[in-house]
Amino acid sequence: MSDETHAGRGRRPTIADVAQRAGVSKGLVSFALNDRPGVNVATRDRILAVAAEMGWAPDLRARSLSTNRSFALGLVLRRDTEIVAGDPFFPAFIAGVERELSPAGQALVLASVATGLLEADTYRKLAAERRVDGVFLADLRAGDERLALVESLGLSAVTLGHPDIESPFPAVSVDDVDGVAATVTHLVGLGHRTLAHVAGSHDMLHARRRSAAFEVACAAHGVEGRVVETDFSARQGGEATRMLLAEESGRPTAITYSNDLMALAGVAVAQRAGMSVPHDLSVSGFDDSDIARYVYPSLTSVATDAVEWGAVAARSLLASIARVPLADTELTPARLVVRESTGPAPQTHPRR
Amino acid sequence: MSDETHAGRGRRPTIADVAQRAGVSKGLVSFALNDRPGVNVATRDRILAVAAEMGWAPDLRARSLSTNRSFALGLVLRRDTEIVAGDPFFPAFIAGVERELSPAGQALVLASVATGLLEADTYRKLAAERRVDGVFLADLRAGDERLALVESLGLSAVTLGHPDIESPFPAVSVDDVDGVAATVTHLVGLGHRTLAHVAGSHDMLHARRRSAAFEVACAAHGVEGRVVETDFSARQGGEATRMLLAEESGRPTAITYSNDLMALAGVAVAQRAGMSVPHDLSVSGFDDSDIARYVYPSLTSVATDAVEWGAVAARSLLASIARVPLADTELTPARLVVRESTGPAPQTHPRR
DNA sequence: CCGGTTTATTAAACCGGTTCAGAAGGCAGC
DNA sequence: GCTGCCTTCTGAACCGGTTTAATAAACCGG
Repeated sequence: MSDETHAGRGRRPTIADVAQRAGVSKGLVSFALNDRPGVNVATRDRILAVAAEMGWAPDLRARSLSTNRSFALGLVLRRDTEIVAGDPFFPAFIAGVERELSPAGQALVLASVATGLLEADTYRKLAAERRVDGVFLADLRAGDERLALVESLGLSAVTLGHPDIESPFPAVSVDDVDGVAATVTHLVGLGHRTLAHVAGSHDMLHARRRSAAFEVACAAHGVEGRVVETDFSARQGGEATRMLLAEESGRPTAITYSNDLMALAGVAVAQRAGMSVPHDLSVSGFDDSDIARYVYPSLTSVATDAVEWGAVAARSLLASIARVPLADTELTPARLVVRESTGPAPQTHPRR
Repeated sequence: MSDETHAGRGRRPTIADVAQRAGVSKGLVSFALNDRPGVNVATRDRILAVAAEMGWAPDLRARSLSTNRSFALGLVLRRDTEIVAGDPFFPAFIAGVERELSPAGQALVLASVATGLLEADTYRKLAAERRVDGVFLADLRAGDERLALVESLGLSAVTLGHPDIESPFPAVSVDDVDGVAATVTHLVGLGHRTLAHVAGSHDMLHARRRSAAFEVACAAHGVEGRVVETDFSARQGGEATRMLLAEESGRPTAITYSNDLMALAGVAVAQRAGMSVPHDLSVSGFDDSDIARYVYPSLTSVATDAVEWGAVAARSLLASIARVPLADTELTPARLVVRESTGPAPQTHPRR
């Protein structure tokens, strides 16, 4: 006689059940729950008590439909799996986002897309289905088309870093120029005169800016500083290092990398070539991931607080969705953390 | 005269607009879209054409409300930020999940919770709000209370690995026993007679099983094999190594770690103590993260295909939600990847 | 004790889909 | 021509909330 589906014994209470039990109308329950003015305090308390007693919580689907909001924020990851996996940034960023979203009753919808072609479709789909109220725009690119796209889709957004074009969205940024400059200053102070920077893909603004900051800092100190572009992967970080160290003349005595993963691969390449870090070659990373502290030699790196970044970005996006006008936010700048992988420049020739 | 909010010019078309334009009723549009039987082929094509022309896509919120499904799956991460960040497993797993979910019109809702106390509440909230149709249960623990909780909440689920208790949910597992056994065999074959395993927290079943497999394998080979428990972090991986290497007698000549992060920290500790890897100490990791290939010495590790795991888990969960009865799935077992960090045992005493 | 304002509450419309009972039309068989 | 059965399509109810217009009750100064 009983139906075959009875998952979770008994139908869940709806707002109508609560209203009936409390002897009021549906509307009043709704008012009480969203504590609107114009509800008698005693009534309100009674309604809330009944709701709590019945274990009722508003169904998000119904709420979404009537309020035309999704109570969810989206993050689209475009990087290749390999690179996302090695990069500690996103997990930390997400943890920070979550810290804000969870108490605000919002959820994070994650979409990861392998090839760049589908990226726009992913945003379109998120918007068409009304799956999210806003999105985080990470890994900004030059003249990023996503800004116009996301705006035309009617989504709110916040950018991680400043776009290089006019943007309708608030930006939350961490200035990494100082960190890069500090690294160069640190290395020059150690006697290095020929530096190199292994950058991430110049399609990405932050990689580009780090490269530019590196070149500016080198020029300011009057030292040579060349840049090699990679895709951010350990593989290419290693290859770039191999290439740099193979130079007959003008071989760098210090290499800065745009992330820790590449820096570690760089250290490995140097060691494999018989060099000692930092004796023959100084190396510095970026992001200051946990592992940087625990390798040998421990890795000099530039630290950014990704968790905080996520939290602030989430707050900004929520405010933006709530139509609170918002200025751009600058977080505490990235700072250099000196460890063992950087040391005095070798005297004459890097190899004994 | 025009209102101040006109984000996305013009109201989006609803199913009623499509119906009117196609000269049919709402219901028929719905039927056509979900290609139900009983719709004239010509009519169906016309409806679809009109819908496409108007750029209409069903509003997920409305769909969710009427079908009582959320079209979203949840993943709750409980680990500390530090550990999640260093671990390549989740990003890869998520990429695999996404590969299946996206074409199926489903989304992934991510929740990360810092302290264990709130974990149950997170599942409860996900269920109470009807935010997701099912969840992935990762990092299973002994007698995991989440199984009963999630079932009582009426959610579907799939477990990553086999629980140690009766489970109402399908399991998708990768057997890592073979990989661990292969590692021990490999090391014993290299002449090692005193091994150690630096395990993750024994609260987690997979850490526990790897430890057990290690002990069984050592016993089978008649060699000594001790286990040290950690929390999976690089810090504790390093500390465990320090402790093991400080032993006066019975110091291991080979250490296997339950993840690559700890293994790297272990290598660093050994090198810092003046030992050479693999000359004085052999080291192996677990997960075969990208970086394992690119460090020096490159890291022997046990590889599991996390992307595939995610994809299969997602498929299973979707099937489970669709009430398709499902057997447990075993993926291709973890396999040992031998690299430079393991070598012949030192002759007499591990140090020179 | 009355008109007017404020406060508390209700009933009903609405959000945008899905679903179901039944109507309309076409066709076969008797 | 009537009955019965498909196939195709419509209209309305429904999912569970929010929101608004209308109403009832209380208050208040004169």
